[in-house]
Amino acid sequence: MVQVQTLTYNQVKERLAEYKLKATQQRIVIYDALMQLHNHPKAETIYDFVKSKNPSISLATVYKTLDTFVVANLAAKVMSSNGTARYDGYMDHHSHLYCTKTEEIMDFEDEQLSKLIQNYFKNKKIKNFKISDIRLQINGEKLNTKENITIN
Amino acid sequence: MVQVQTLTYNQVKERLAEYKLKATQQRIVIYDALMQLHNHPKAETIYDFVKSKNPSISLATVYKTLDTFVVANLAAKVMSSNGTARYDGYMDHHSHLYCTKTEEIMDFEDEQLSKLIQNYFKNKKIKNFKISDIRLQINGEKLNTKENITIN
DNA sequence: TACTAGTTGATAATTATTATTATATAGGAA
DNA sequence: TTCCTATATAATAATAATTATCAACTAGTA
Repeated sequence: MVQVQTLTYNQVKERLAEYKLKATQQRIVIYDALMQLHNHPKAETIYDFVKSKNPSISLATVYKTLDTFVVANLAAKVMSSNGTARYDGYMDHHSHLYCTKTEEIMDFEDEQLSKLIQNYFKNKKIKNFKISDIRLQINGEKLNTKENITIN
Repeated sequence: MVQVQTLTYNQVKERLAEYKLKATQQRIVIYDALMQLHNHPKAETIYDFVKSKNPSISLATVYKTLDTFVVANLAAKVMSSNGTARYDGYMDHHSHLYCTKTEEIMDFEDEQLSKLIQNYFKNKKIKNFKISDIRLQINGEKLNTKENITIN
């Protein structure tokens, strides 16, 4: 199960400062949105979400801010198969389940499996390539689209 | 190492017939391009490539044909992190190395690792989700961008 | 409190992809 | 072989997602 901690205004500010980012109202609101929406929202979804808190925010700002977060490693960008970018503020190493029926992207993490794979690549050397990150993309279909998925 | 067989005109025709697809000049030329370009080309790259053989072909036809191939399982669509679709005519199960520096996508297959992962998911049941396909996305950077990558 | 580099809002521009539609063609029937 | 019809294609318009531009604003600092 994924635990998402909610940060206070000041905690977000500190977090941004750590990454040498000015703590603008927009960034705080967007970061907060990322913490609250754990369904891998696309830029426009975040835009709609933050407008309630900052009605004058611009969609371009949302894009730019998300990009800034990705560069600073505060968020990750996941490409969905239809070509739109989805964002993820949950930065612990994890993989994704992708449902081709509903287009949902769900987090999947499994310590044991990660270890297994990491171990594997300790022996299997790839020359001239420095691995930064290994992710599983598990494609499939929800059987009942109304129901949730439960793991093990 | 990835082995790509080159098919004759008639072999491609047969292949298309198998999938109930009319063997049009355009489809044959595009399928051939996919067999020849194993660097996961995007639609426009394929378009440029096939124009020498069929100068009047339209970019829209390339897109439509690639989509047809994907539906028919003659090709796969891979999303690159910048949001453009890349196509792959090599359909054996395999994963990808993605170089964030050069944007190259390289095939990676490893029987042993696949077995490992498949096995893992035999025990680890995911309820309400039917896995169709598990892929690794191995991100990293080429150390020397001019040199190739060699595995093991 | 005032300055300045960096950020934002509004919107134009760009890029990748899909839709539209008149014309052309592959494959089967006669 | 020739004809017929369902499909496919070319050309191009339309759309969707994202990025660029730039004048106005603001956070952090002096």
